[in-house]
Amino acid sequence: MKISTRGRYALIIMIYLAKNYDSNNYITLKEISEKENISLKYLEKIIALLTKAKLVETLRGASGGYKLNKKPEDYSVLEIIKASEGPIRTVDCDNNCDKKDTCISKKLWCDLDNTLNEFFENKTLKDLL
Amino acid sequence: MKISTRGRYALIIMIYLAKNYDSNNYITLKEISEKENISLKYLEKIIALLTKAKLVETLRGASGGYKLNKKPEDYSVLEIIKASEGPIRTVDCDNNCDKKDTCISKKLWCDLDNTLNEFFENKTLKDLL
DNA sequence: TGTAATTCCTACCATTTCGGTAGTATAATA
DNA sequence: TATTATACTACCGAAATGGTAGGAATTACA
Repeated sequence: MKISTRGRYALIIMIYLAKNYDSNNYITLKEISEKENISLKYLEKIIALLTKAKLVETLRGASGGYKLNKKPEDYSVLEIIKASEGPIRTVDCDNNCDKKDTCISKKLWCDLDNTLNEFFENKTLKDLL
Repeated sequence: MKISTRGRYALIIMIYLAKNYDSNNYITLKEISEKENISLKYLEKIIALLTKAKLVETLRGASGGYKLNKKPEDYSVLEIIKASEGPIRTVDCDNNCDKKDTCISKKLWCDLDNTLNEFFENKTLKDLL
């Protein structure tokens, strides 16, 4: 039951960009890396996930970088977690399980996933600032 | 954000014992292993955690086995999860973090842990039957 | 009293995930 | 065209996951 550094750092990146939302500038990873004291190379890999999920806008080359493409209040924490860590599925038992129909704890895990989804859905990037 | 098989199987074991609570008999792991189709050896390792946490009573030797030591309604799912997976701490950032005082997402993770603890606390073994 | 049944304990092991690092290619700008 | 930045790909050590294996200790029962 851990949020990995991928999710944590992804959120740190997004919060950083959110803080700079008003300036409308592209922010470099180098800056974030230095300010937050996290390896640049590792951040590159994490933000690639956010880019792929189209959560950030990027510009390559000199004076390039990253910025949000919508307002901080329009990002739910859920979409950031999902982009970086994948969908929330707290157990791995799939539909191939031979007792999926009689499984007594299935409802529990289902409820758990729903609770978590709701928890993250109801929080926006702006709420965190 | 996964519940490992340790937690899942621990719950399966406890549910199985709860079903047999009224008989007051010791149940062998062999029986559980066969009925639930999980390796005996692996179950041994998992139930050792439950034994250590004093969640079950054991008897060694022939016609030995395991049984609950209190009523199913007196077990919260939380104590079973804790015994098998350890305490719920969704992030690993500890108090040594150099920016623990200014960390903007600290509250989020704290809230998350509380939400999870509450979720599992409010469910008893009996509720699952 | 011997034997079968059962838990308890320790060691091992293959695979995957985690948390990165490194190098190079590509693009944009000044 | 030199510089600055992202994009992509490959690699890597350490830890966790999900087991397996073997034997020792303990108990019930015939």
